[in-house]
Amino acid sequence: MLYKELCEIYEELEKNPSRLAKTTILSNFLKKLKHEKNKEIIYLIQGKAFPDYSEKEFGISEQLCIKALSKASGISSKEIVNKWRKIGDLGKVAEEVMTKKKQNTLFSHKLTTEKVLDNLKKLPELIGKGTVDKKMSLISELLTSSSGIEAKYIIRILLSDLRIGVASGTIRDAIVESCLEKNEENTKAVQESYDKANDLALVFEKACKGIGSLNETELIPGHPLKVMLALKAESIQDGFERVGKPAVFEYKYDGFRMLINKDEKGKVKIFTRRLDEVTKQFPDVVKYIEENIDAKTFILDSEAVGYDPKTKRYKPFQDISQRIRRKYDIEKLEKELPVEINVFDVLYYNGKSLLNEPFQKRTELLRKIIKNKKYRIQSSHQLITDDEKKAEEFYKQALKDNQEGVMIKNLTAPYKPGARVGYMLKLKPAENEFDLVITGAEYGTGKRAGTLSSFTLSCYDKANDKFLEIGKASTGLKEKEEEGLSYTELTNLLKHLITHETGREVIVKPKIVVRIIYQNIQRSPTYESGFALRFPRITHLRPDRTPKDVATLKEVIEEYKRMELKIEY
DNA sequence: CGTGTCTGCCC
DNA sequence: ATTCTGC
DNA sequence: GCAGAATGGGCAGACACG
Repeated sequence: MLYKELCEIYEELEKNPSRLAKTTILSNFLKKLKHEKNKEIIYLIQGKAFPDYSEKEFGISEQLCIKALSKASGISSKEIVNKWRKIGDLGKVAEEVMTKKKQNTLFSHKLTTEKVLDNLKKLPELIGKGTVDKKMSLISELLTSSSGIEAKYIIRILLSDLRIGVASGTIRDAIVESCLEKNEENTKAVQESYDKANDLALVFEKACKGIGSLNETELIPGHPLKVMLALKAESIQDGFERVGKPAVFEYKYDGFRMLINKDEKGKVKIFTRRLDEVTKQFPDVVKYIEENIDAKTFILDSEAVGYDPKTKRYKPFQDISQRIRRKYDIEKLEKELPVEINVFDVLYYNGKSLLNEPFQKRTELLRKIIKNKKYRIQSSHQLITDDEKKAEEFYKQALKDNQEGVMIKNLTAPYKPGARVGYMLKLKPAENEFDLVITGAEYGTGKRAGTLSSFTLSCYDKANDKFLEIGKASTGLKEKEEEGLSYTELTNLLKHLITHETGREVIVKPKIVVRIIYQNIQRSPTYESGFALRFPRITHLRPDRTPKDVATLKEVIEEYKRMELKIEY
């Protein structure tokens, strides 16, 4: 297939905001793709070159794309970045500069999707010295044989950011529309096949053959599975209202997700939320599993949480994050930063999928098959109740134990891989807040192109009469001006305060004060104040406050200490 | 061989 | 992670 | 209510470069 044909589909999809329209466009394309041998083209619709379960990486992102574009077009990197600031999309920058370039050279238009896939697939294979140069040549080869539009999407795929408003949900609907009759049963069949396979090319092939083939897709222990995600609850009461009574309450641990598998051969495999395998990083966990769970095959969902080996106090996420991508000194880390596995679900057990079993059954089974060993592996702390007071107490205890809050679950719900569902809620305590002054900003990309979109925040160091950076915030502002403090409004306020511009970043005079809410304060190696905020959000302007009225460094430090000690006021 | 930059992925 | 928005 | 997009801190590892 000519790459040009695919790009025309991308353009159509980008132009049409309606999901129904997108589905129709895509399904028409898929009808053509049915006759193509290479179904991998569907990965290109996802903005990738590999199925979801693949751990392959391009190793290319913004900076190398800028470099590649500069090389292919003959325009300086600085100029490319300037255009990027204005246009907010490196893909569109590529379109512009390559179109200009093309006007000056003769070129024949024969780039195929196969060639694009081919070069993309070579990127993850390159390792060692000279890698970057080799990658540059592979990209340049594609860019120089591209039209403007083709260049645009080559770059966007390299950035894994297609911006055509299409993700797996829309592709799922398009697969149904192109291969089967459009109804709930078929949509469910495609979704469930995808949940188990994590490979849309494979699902598409099966869908072409019919619903029977889709339903044959098996859940296989040892193959990664997407995890189910939670929505937010506002309170215990809200939780009860939404999941019903009685409800299941469990600790929400401040660690990271682990999908633990034991396959047919008895081999334990551990996957993260994004389907990366981390078995090698956690030999301790493998041991705990082998010693404390007696079953032939299974898939468990769990949270690994770190603790201090001496004091046995739970540690914040930041500390154990060292272990996740570790390749060296694993044994040392195993001793210094042990993890406790808190298992909260079982999705497969001794040859059978439990995805459609009610949660009550799964959690009961779970408690039978795990030998609880504190500081190693255990089923997660749980309370099943219809009593709001008891639930409140449980929640408070979770916070006292240094955890983030609680999960609230419905007893009858199935397990939906990859979905964010209303029968599994998370509840965290009210947010902390600071007033901070904006001392810098960055121009946005995509739908935020042309406006400032990320804002550098500073506190005030009274002793030295200086403003010190403590992080950046972006989310919380409105897209539309009528709705409240918007990106446009804040940009207009900051525009005449700009003192320097480099690339997409600007420095502004400390003038505008905003209210920030955040979950936690952490020590920061990045920011000059030495601290950073975890999950910061902007809520509103504080026009009544002058820059020197913002949170002081001293207050930040006090707050940090207070949080560490969990003092309640 | 040490350092800085970049990427990808945890939250 | 959080948040906002279009459908 | 779902799906999608745009953004936060910080970690390890890989590579380039001096």
